[in-house]
Amino acid sequence: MHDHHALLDHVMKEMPDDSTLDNLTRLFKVFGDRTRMRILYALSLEEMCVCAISEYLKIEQTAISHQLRVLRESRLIKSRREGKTVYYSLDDSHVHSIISEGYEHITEVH
Amino acid sequence: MHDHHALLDHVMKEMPDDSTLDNLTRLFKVFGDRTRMRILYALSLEEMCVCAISEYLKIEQTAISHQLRVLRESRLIKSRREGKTVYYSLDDSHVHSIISEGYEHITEVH
DNA sequence: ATATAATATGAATATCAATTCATATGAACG
DNA sequence: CGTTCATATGAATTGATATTCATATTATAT
Repeated sequence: MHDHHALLDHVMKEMPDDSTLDNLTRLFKVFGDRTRMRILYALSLEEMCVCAISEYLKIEQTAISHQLRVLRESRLIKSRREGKTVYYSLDDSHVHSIISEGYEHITEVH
Repeated sequence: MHDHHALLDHVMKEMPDDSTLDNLTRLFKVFGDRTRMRILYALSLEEMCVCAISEYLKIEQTAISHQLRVLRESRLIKSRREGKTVYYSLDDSHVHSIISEGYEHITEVH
């Protein structure tokens, strides 16, 4: 293996700490699932209750509930209860901007 | 289950098509891995060869190579060969902006 | 109090993706 | 041309995570 002293010194100094990188990774992992991405996109258009999401995406209610918990724990969505129904909506402006940046990347012509 | 006609009509009209959503998901999945996130961050600081990345992250060369391929296929990094050595660097300005948006989210106080 | 509707949750299963292992390729050099 | 170094790749294994299944919770209505 050849030498990389100078290079690695610089990188080591500038890299964020492990916990920051892990938090970043955890966040993007949440966007990296087909079901969650669809839920997020739908909620960016309308506040929706669990069974509306389930009906629209044609995915079982319990699978949706599990994913809503993941999204809630990442503080990307929030819920409010109205009687038996629980309504979900986006809880963060970054959802829009993160998705838009991603969208720009995938639609870029090369 | 109660009724959601009007709501779902609107969501259906505005949602991007399946392939767009799948491409978005695929992209964010790439950011959602500890090893790849570290590689991307390091490459955002310096152009690096495979063995420098491997040495720095203390991860076997072959695992790094596999992940570099994933990153290349997502058009997030590019490579150039110089003799036996292959140097990698970022291939897209969106890497910076996507990571920054994520960073803002995780550092936000609630 | 019981029944029903909407949602949530724990555990088991199924699916998918990262790492490892073995080996191949490509380049420089004697 | 054989050896060494840097990197890449296919297949096997391991590890992680999404979905399903069974069931619990919460609220409303009769």
